[in-house]
Amino acid sequence: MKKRRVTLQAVAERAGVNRVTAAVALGRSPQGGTRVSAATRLRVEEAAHELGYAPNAIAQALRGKRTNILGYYAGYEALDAHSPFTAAILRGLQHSCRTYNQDLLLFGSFIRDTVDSIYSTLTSGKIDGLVLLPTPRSPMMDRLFGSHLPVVAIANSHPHAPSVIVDDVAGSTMIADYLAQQGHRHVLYRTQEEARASTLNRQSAFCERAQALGMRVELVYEGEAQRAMTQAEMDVLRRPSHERPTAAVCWMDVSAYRLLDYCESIGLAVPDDLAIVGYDGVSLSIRPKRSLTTVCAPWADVAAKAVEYVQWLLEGKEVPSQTILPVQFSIGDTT
Amino acid sequence: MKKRRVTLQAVAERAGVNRVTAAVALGRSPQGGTRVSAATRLRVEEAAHELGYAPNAIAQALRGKRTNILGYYAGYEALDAHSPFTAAILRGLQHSCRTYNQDLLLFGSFIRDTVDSIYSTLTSGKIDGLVLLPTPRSPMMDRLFGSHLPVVAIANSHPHAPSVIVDDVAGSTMIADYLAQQGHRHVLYRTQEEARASTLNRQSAFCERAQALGMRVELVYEGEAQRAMTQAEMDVLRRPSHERPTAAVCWMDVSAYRLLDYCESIGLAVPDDLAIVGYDGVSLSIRPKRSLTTVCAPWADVAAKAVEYVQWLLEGKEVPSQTILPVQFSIGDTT
DNA sequence: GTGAAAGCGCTAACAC
DNA sequence: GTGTTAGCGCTTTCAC
Repeated sequence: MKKRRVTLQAVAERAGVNRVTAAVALGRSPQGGTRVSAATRLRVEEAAHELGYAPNAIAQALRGKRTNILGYYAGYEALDAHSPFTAAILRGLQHSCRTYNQDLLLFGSFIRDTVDSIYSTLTSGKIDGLVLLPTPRSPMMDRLFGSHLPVVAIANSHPHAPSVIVDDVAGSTMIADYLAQQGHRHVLYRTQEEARASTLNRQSAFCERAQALGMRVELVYEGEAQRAMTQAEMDVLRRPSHERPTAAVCWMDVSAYRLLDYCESIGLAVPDDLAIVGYDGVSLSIRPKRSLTTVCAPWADVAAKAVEYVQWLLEGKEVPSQTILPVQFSIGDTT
Repeated sequence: MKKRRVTLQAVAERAGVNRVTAAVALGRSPQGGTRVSAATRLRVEEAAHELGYAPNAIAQALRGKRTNILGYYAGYEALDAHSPFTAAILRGLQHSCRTYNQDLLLFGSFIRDTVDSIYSTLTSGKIDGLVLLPTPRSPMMDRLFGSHLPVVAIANSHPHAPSVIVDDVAGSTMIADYLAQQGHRHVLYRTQEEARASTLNRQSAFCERAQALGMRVELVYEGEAQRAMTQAEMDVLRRPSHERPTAAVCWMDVSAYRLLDYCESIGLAVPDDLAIVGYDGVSLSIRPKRSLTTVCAPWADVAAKAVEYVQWLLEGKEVPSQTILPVQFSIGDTT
């Protein structure tokens, strides 16, 4: 059952020629057209076909220094495809990889491993380049950016690597403007405790603009176990109506949808009692109950661009150190 | 900026020893403990650490015939992480890959490529084994199963490869039993035009049981553009109530949710006017409007098992030709 | 305890 | 037009 791999040598023998003649005949190597005679080429091609020859990518890689595999590493977090953000990123990666004829290697979470072993894995040569979702305060990042491996960061800007991000500031500003215009004066901002760069950007840009517009902003942190509301959040939402914020802005859509569920469960009407706004504009295979007012960020494009930049780096081209993709405000029925 | 990779040779030179001594000292090779002296080992380890040495996985692979990369190929369809089915599969693959210390290479759709080129890609040696979602009537499948590459099929049984599937027959039977018991006598079965093995199994098992229980089953095919209902479907659902089926069974959850949306849009009450049942038990990051009555299939486990089997094949162990994982009936608020 | 040689499969460079 | 040589970085085997 277990057949041996068909090697170039085997093809050459069957065609009665030397290995390299076979290699050239099969189209690799510069001289291409001129070197082998039509007759030889035909014989070699036949032999290859009959044997079902496929060149050994590993040997090619060892020789040519390119595996044509790109990696994606999402940091310490699990790479959870159930997250619509991740799904969008994967879509963009795949699409762009196809364009550039690269395969895509997914590094999961190495939660149990040491920085050293992760570093070794990433730089072991299996991949030509890496697209990376930076985690806050990880020593990995800095080591990686000092390595030989071309790395492009997405979603969160990183000082040492070309980064492709979305316009967090513009998005948050749009939200603040919109809410002010709708007459909101008191807003809840729902964010993460251990925030990354982009989360912080969204938050501070929002607060700044909101305050400039004379709105009162209350900050609240999402629970660790993301399913549940924290006590602090619940307390805010259960205040008597005149002390309650009239709108809630969430750092991302999934968080907003959870808030939506909670409001429903305690009988708080959205948007009448509380308007809700998200961030991301994630697309879902199954239509959610409510269509969220949100900022649509082109995550797939971000990922695709990152792949493109990795290619550029591999070709030795210059790459902008920060690329900011525009976002779009989208009004749903939650405001 | 572009540093050269650190090679074993470099480490050896810095430690003042031979390449192989360095290799052995760094823990590879059988003799391990006995061969090198403690002093040498220390020097080598230091050198390796200082240089940031990471062994070249490609060279190791070429030598040892194992890349420690496993592939996933979803056939001609786009590998769409937005689909909850795919998300579950990816989760299982990743989890199991981690257990076995394998990396995961995702092959996207090769929609434009020829069978030959796909085959070459898959068998190029980048991966040690493949987990595959078989497509109906694809010549690829048969070629692959004749190759040197260990392949395990998931979700749809394939005659030439070990397959890990879920119990489509039991699930469909449960649905039929449940509906009969709830008093339904006339049921709509919503399936795909170009169905794969598992879809057909679900369908025929359901029809068989339903008819044995005296229910009338009408078959209807989902539109190609999966967003829209076909005319035939709409006609059925718009009949006067006494001619209309009282329940609809969909080949998968996503399809059921779409039907749910449609019913809502034409004012058909679920479950009062029409009960709806799905299949898969997909989990979503955002809670859908309704909780669907469905059959929960352990897709992540299927994927994980498939990875395990690929490992077995690589070790030369026997693998069962068909493994059927049990499903569970789950009652929601749509029936 | 250490080094030297061979070879995995491939291709660039140089003979003939 | 074709063959030979060399070497990518590693590890197994055998000699010292």
